[in-house]
Amino acid sequence: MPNQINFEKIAHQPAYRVVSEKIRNAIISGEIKAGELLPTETDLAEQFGVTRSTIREAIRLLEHGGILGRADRKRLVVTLPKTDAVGRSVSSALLMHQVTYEELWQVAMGLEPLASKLACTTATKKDKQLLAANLVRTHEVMNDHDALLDAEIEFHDLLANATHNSALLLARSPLNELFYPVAWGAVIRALSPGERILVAHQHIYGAICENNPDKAEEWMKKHMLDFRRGIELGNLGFDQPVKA
Amino acid sequence: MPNQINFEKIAHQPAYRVVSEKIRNAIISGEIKAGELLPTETDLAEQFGVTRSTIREAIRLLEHGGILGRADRKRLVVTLPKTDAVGRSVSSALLMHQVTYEELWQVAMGLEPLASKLACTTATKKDKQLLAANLVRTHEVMNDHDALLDAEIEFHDLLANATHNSALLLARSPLNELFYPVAWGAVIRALSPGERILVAHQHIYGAICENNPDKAEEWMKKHMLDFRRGIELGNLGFDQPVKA
DNA sequence: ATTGACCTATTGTCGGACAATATGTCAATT
DNA sequence: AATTGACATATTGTCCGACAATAGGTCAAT
Repeated sequence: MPNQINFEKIAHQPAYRVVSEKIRNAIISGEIKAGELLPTETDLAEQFGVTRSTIREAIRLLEHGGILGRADRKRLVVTLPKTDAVGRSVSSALLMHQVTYEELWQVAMGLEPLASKLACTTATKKDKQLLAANLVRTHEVMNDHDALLDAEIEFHDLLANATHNSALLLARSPLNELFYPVAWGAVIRALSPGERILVAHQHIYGAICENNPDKAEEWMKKHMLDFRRGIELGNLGFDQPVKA
Repeated sequence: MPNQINFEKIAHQPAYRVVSEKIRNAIISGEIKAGELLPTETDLAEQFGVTRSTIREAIRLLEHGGILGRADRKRLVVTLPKTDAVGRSVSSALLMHQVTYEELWQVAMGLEPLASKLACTTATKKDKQLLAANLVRTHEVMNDHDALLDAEIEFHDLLANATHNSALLLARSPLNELFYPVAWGAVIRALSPGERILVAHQHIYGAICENNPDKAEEWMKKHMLDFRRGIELGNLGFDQPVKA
């Protein structure tokens, strides 16, 4: 049947979503600034002309994105979302899509050397101090698999933070959520590559202190290639879905 | 006052969060598979031994992450989260952090050439067809700013999809949410670079069809550099926060 | 094969209720 | 002065019960 008139389907958003959007807009437009308290649920309910239950559902919607947090465990407060606030959503999504080690590694190869390079010009003294402290700790726990993994994750996190690029931090969240904790964890348990990890980190740190972006980038690439070889040597199934 | 005994603060998660976690676990562990219907709210309330209101709040928490969707506008269904499901959270976070054009561009330089390269070996016939169709459309709307922007966004999206790498798709979401729609949109309105865009896209598409990863990567880098120059030429403030 | 009438299940929204807990105030104690 | 205790208040977390709107199914009528 050609030549029919087509009406666009009407939207009708439920009230809790409308309210949620309104609050979200008020927040990102700066009308309510980060750190300020949100009105109480009863107040909001009055202002919007809906019940408290509806308000609460709207709030839950935002809470998950990290732009609302709890000040003192009671009142809600507007917060600058930490980069790992979207973490849960991201990891759920990736796990359900059966992301493979290889896919995560590809992203890591795209972002981590970049982070290294950028950090050379953006790292503050404080950033460098934190990295230095991390190196010391890494050296100390070299043979404790769990602690070593923690230190490894922290190093890459500190490095990314040193770029002071929030877009990069967000893009990196799949790495923080799955690549390091799960994939790299498997390598560490299989191969105990503490020595190689520390050497790579030291060179990267050194390059940052010397303000040598190319060197920082190169050593991070080597570091990532090490990981890949680890997966292969350990026979861990580079093309297998990451689980847990 | 030294030497005090320090107890760790007790956790006490509210019920709606506990429920939300339980459902989430059931989903990512595969106990409930994507596409299946969730029990009705009343059923869930009975099973968990809480009220419907609590169940609803728990559901809202998950709904935002995209792992729950509406089948037919009534019943809830477990869904494979699309990569843009986290989009709202991501863009809120970036806007609140006052992300700059430059920061977004840096991420784009890290990910888009990578996507081009990868797509060469992973793109299916279907992917290539879609890209080809996009090129035709781009040619047609070359002088319509809005339509051109849409086509540009679609091209990069199709390209990323052609990698079939879900981690990359997620990492790219800041680009989809802000870099292209806002930043690139400004360039297009200022400079009308339709011709340059089309040429770059054509070369990238050609490289993919020839299965030439290096060429694909190089042309995407050129494409991104073009964008940077566009921002500078248009005097749009490369280091300014992206707004709206 | 479409339309219409009807019933049912389920969600969206409402309103009110109460317990637990932070917060604030003020007096009493040391 | 600083801590403690008693008390009132505000706010959240959770419960209960209710009802309108609507998507889905069934079945008869056209």
